[in-house]
Amino acid sequence: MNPNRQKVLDATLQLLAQSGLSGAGLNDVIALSGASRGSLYHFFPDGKQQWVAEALQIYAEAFAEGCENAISKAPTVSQGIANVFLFAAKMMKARDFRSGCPVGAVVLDLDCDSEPMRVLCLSIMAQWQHRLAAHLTPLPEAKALALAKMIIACFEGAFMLARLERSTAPLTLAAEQMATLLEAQLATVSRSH
Amino acid sequence: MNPNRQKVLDATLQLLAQSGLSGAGLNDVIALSGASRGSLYHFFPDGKQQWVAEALQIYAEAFAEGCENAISKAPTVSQGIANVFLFAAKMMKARDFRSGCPVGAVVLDLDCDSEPMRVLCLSIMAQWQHRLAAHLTPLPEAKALALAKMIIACFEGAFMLARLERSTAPLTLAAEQMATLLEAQLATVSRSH
DNA sequence: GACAAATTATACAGATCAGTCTACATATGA
DNA sequence: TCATATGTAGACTGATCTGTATAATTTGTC
Repeated sequence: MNPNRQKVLDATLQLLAQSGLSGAGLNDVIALSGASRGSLYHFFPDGKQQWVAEALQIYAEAFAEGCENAISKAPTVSQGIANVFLFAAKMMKARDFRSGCPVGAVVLDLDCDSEPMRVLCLSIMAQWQHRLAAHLTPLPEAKALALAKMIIACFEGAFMLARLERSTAPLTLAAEQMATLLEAQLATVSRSH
Repeated sequence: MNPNRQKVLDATLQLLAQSGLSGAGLNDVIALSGASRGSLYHFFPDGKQQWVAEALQIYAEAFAEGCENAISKAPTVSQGIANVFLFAAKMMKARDFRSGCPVGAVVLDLDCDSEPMRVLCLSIMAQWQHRLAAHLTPLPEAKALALAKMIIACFEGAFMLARLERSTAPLTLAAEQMATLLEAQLATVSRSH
């Protein structure tokens, strides 16, 4: 990919994570990426919508892969999911508590008239949910999906609080509690076998 | 309070919940509240910061009271907290899934240079956390605070997902899971007595 | 009614927004 | 060498943003 195009997407992602949809504006992206207006609109003729959407999709895929990596490396599923939270905590600290989840940031900045963006975020979250649920195989599918949704909700909320408090506590606490909850839920199933 | 001042705060709250910090701008507030520019800056000479901050504080207090109400009316604490989630689900549906938590919306829209707003949101969340923890009295204080933080994180995340999905599912699922988790945690304590 | 204070209306300023346009540079390939 | 496609630069437009200034209007008080 053209280096300028890549730089634009990187910059967009960073800006989204730091200050939401309104922070990933034309001028901000230009300033951070170093690309010019002409270059931006050459690669992203549909404007802000387009560069934001592409950046989110890249992040969504990277994050999902990171999760699956963490889960498959851990001895148990619940430990793996706790590790996802702990990994997020480490990232957060490394970036000085300045950046959160870009998808969450966009979701809460959505107004009524940007339906395509809402649909994109919805599909990203749904994909995360399904990929997570696939690792909760001992549970019946409906239960697995419900738990996966809960995990994502908890993750987004904890991420938000961590950035607000400038502390890893919300994420590490959530890691513990989610592991406890998951173990309990998985135990009820294995007991019924 | 002057009726126009009140209308401005109401409008601000609605706009924040619907489309975040960037949605509660000068023109939006004027249009929705019916107040004029002159009126706005008469009552809120410090501008956007001021009307947003005051609106958030009003919401914060109302929400905290609502929670305590729900908890004190329920037979058990965990049921009470589940009821908070379920009440949020009902509100969400009543408003056609168009509005979320105004505090959360502001938090994720924060950029680095608006430190006073961050501090305000931080103090609101901290107050919620302490008032929630006060109802988890069987637990040691540190544990109660940790659980309260987790509950808030989960709540904010579920609220966000519910608005995104236009469904009450994230909130109702979270209600169930949080109740389960709380009962388990409270049980471990009462057992050790 | 007369006067002062509180409130409201609106024109305006300067900054910034997303996005367009045209001119220019650079690479590719015949 | 020339032609064409690809990419870059930055001035420019019009809309919208927050906030100011001033004047008109209402309201309360004597």
